[in-house]
Amino acid sequence: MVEISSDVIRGYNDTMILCILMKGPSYGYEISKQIKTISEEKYVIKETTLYSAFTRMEKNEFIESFVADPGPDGNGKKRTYYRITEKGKEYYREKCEEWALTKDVIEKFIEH
Amino acid sequence: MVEISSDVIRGYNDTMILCILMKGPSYGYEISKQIKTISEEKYVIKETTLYSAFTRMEKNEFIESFVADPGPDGNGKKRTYYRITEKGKEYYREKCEEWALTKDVIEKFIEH
DNA sequence: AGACGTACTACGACAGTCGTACTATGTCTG
DNA sequence: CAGACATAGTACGACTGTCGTAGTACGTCT
Repeated sequence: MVEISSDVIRGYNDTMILCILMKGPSYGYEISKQIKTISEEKYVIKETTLYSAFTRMEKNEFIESFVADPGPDGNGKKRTYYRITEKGKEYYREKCEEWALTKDVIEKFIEH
Repeated sequence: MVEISSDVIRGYNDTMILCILMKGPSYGYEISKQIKTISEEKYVIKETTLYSAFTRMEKNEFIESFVADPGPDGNGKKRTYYRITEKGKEYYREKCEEWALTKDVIEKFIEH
């Protein structure tokens, strides 16, 4: 079975995370499960990759963090939630535009 | 104007090079010009990226090198040509399959 | 003679990902 | 009530591919 290599997805881990945060704040563990679900189990982000993306994106002001107790339905421990900023939304939209271009370029080199 | 970031294309530089070598042996300078042309000037591979890809892929036995004089029409110096191996062709085809999968995954996270 | 195109090579820096390991609480099951 | 499993992370060092910068050297054109 064909596996997705990290070097390919590399430029889009941040975009995936931001995509999920576009729908509302979330936290690490939940985001990783969502990425798995949305990708139909085809891609699982590594924990270390995920959390280092948070650090990087918070530094870049694409996201903001806040600590909160688990929700009313919530089980588990306290979590660090992340919220996308305006700057983050803009970055996400740029990445979506870039994707269209990138896709076109790569496809010219792919055997169909 | 939207620029393609290297982190995105990263996993596909090797594939692009191999794509060109699928049509027959070629050498660095020529390959870089072809990538530019095929991508309709949208992507230009950096020299250092290109030549380090050659080293890596030769080590992995995806390509073989041989030195030759410029062709009959040829101008310029002696060149190091590269030829794709069977292993390289297989790798190229795998990458093409992987691409289909990767594209599908990423598009689930892209705003259309 | 000098500029420009061709065809590279060398080297060190950097960023993002990954492997491994560890912590710690909550919940479920026998 | 003990142990397994899920939740929710943190720490740290290694690795790989890309990039910036610089330099070499030959050929061709004006």
